[in-house]
Amino acid sequence: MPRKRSKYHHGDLRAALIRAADDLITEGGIETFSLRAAAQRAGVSPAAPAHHFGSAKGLLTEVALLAYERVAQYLAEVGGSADPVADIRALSLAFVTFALDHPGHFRLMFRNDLVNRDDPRYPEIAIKPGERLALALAAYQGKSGMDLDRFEDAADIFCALSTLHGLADMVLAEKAAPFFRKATSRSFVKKQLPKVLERLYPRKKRTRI
Amino acid sequence: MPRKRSKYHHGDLRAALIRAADDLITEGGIETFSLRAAAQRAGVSPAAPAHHFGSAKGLLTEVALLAYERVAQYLAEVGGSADPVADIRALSLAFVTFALDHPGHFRLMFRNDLVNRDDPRYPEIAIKPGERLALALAAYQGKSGMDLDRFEDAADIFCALSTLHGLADMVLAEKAAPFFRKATSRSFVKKQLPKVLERLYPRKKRTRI
DNA sequence: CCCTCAATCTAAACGCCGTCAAGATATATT
DNA sequence: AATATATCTTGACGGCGTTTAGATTGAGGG
Repeated sequence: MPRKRSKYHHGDLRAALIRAADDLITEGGIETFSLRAAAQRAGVSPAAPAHHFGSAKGLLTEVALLAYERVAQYLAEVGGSADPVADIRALSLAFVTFALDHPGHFRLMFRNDLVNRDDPRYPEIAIKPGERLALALAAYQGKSGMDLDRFEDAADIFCALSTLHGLADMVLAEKAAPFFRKATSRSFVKKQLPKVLERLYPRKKRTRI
Repeated sequence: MPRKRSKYHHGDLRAALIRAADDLITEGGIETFSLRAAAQRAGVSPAAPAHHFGSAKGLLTEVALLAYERVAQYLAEVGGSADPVADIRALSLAFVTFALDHPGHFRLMFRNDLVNRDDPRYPEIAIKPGERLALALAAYQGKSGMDLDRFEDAADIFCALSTLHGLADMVLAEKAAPFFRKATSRSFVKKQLPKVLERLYPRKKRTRI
């Protein structure tokens, strides 16, 4: 459809605004985004988004939901091999890599002041990365699956996910520097993080302490 | 000193503004804070803070530095026993408890857009919680200390710190609910988290996978 | 085919925000 | 006492999200 077939009807403004917001966040993080900037990029007035999304939070919720799907894509591109150890490491690395590739989106996903957590689509989309990791963790632990009703399983998954989130968030916040000599966050993820993950998920059984 | 000895001289505006900002963040998180609100609470005009802190970032940097010291206080109140296992668990619990008690400050500490990371006081203050945890982790691992020049030590500390940060951030973001049946974040930290930490830092040696 | 009507977007305004420039005032210095 | 400096106010600017009223467009029913 045409980009603008008339002054008062964009054509597909809803999708255009989501794309504009997504691009803004990609380019400069959440602090670059503003509802007016997204509207301007879509070629409409500042008040136009309100009709489609209600508020800035509504638009950012769409962007966040897309971001969760993007995480799932990152995780879908690795793992699935016959080697559970390699799988869990690769998944972990992919998770942090997503954060490094899309820092604005990664941070947005944890900004409950900017994202509507009551959106009915949220629970099933947001849980998918956790489910993917749970399967890999079960295989790593030599189990056939995880049961969230078992406290031990839930605790292990939650801890593993928290560690990955923490690693990513620490790297993005430039909090890794005191512990590793590194130039950039990217070099850390490429060079040091794989070795860290080897230590976190060792191949050989070893006593824990 | 008097709260206001004259119209144009507050007396100790700098401290009053820091306190006002700290209180605002305590009451309603970072989204409640504004430079104008802090100024109003201190009883001065919106432009007054500029002279003492340059910008909102300058004021928030002071609040963030205070928050790091508060984390250190939380960590100082536990541990130090003859039981390394109990210590590392208690420290971990204290860390997450701080996040739950001061969610606004916890989040502020990771907002590099709001805090001046180039402040000369930052490195030595921000590293202290990590150092405290490093000692406890060394004891837990049966070592006398940690050497950040050893990659294995740096990796272990960074992972442990990332896990704690991740746990806290996940809890604050209400991301623990899918994994645990719980009413509030507070009840999770009180009831389930100690058991999670027992699993994370077991007393008996066991094979890791 | 036209006419009505609902959907869509604009224009203008409101009250916030952080920040800057200029001016007023109080304290410190000489 | 006179001057200088530090401190705070006033007023303004541009940007923000959002609201209200109005203009325009596309669609469906006679």
